[in-house]
Amino acid sequence: MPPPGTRPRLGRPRAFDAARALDQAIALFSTAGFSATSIAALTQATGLAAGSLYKAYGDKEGLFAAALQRYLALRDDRLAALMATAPDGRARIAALLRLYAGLSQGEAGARGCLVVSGITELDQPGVPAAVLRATLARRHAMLAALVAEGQRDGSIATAEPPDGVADLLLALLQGMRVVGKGGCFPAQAEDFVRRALRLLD
Amino acid sequence: MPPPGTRPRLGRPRAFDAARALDQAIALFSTAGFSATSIAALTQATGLAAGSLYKAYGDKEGLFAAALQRYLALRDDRLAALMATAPDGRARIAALLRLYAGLSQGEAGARGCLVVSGITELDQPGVPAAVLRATLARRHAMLAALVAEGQRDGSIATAEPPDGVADLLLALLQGMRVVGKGGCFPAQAEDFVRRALRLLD
DNA sequence: GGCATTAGGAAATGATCGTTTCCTAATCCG
DNA sequence: CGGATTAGGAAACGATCATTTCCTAATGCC
Repeated sequence: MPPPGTRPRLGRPRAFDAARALDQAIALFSTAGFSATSIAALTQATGLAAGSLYKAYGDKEGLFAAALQRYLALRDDRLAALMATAPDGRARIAALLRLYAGLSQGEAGARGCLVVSGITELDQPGVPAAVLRATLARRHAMLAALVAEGQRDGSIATAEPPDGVADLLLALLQGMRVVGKGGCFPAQAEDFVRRALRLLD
Repeated sequence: MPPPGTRPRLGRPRAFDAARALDQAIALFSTAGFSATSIAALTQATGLAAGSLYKAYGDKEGLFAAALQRYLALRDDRLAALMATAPDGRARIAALLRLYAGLSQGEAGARGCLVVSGITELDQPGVPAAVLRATLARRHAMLAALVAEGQRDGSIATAEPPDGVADLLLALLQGMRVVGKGGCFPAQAEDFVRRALRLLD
């Protein structure tokens, strides 16, 4: 496994699009989970032979880890873009809630969240528990920072500690993905977001 | 499969404790999910042979359905007891949140929620999707009824429609189980509940 | 061109999967 | 007691699982 992004000086160059292959893996792992996604299904979805996948990612665990890493990177990019445009702490949290509302509806909602499905299978051998737990902690820290920012800039009125408000927001976000996978997320997402923002008052 | 509760007039009587066996199945299915829980693991945990499990429950899907049914019945019992003691709508929702906070911590938290893990594997063959979706809908209806009750008895101030508030509470409850499985649920559960109740103001 | 090195893939491997078969044990009915 | 019926379980079943083997193809370096 060569370090990603670099091109080995020797040997036949990789012919398949790693990003595209990982996107297929993300879709399969998200909908079915780690254990229920077979190598056969992955070869069919990616068009690659099993040997090629194993050459590139070592084993199923390595492929899942690579897919998760890409999933998190793509999500972080969208989050960063959202944070850059919103004017204050409250608006940033609102934008975040709107993003997750969109992810909890329609096709993306039915696909499900790779982090949620990973956490559900946390103690299964092959699931990178440390990465998943760290992801939850990172999201919590980001939320707490946004709450603190909003309290500083005056857009968030509550005097509750940012950590405590972040606890609520983190649970709410993950729960939105669960409800969304069940097809029960409300159609009026904007109302949902508006009511959720009451937690900041 | 004889109808539950009844005793067939003919044949050798069942020797194993069905409730105890289903409790073991609930524990395994909750921690690992449907697909990652093997019949071999279930035979080891229950002490029953594979043939006995198949005689009693038909197949893996039937065993999961029976475990889920028991899981939901036990949960409904606890919920009913909670509802009976709380004086008004707000207190009932607070008690519900406290129950889920307890389920999201320690041993129960690490075990995880059978409904959440089932929804995560919703489109997997063998997972009773209809029951799981109906469970989510039933929980939502119960929450909306509690909100409406609180608005009527004056314990809930918000003028938002009960359905909309129930959307938030449902997502929050499911999310608590996800965060709890990840080991990230806050230690001060009472603070969490108090802050969540702000959604009702 | 020849060598080292890596990618890609068809096919085979042993293990484990869910399920069935087949036999014995225990009960009710007559 | 004898026959019908159901429970319990050991062992075997084909299918599928993740993984490896082995061969060919394509590159950089000499």
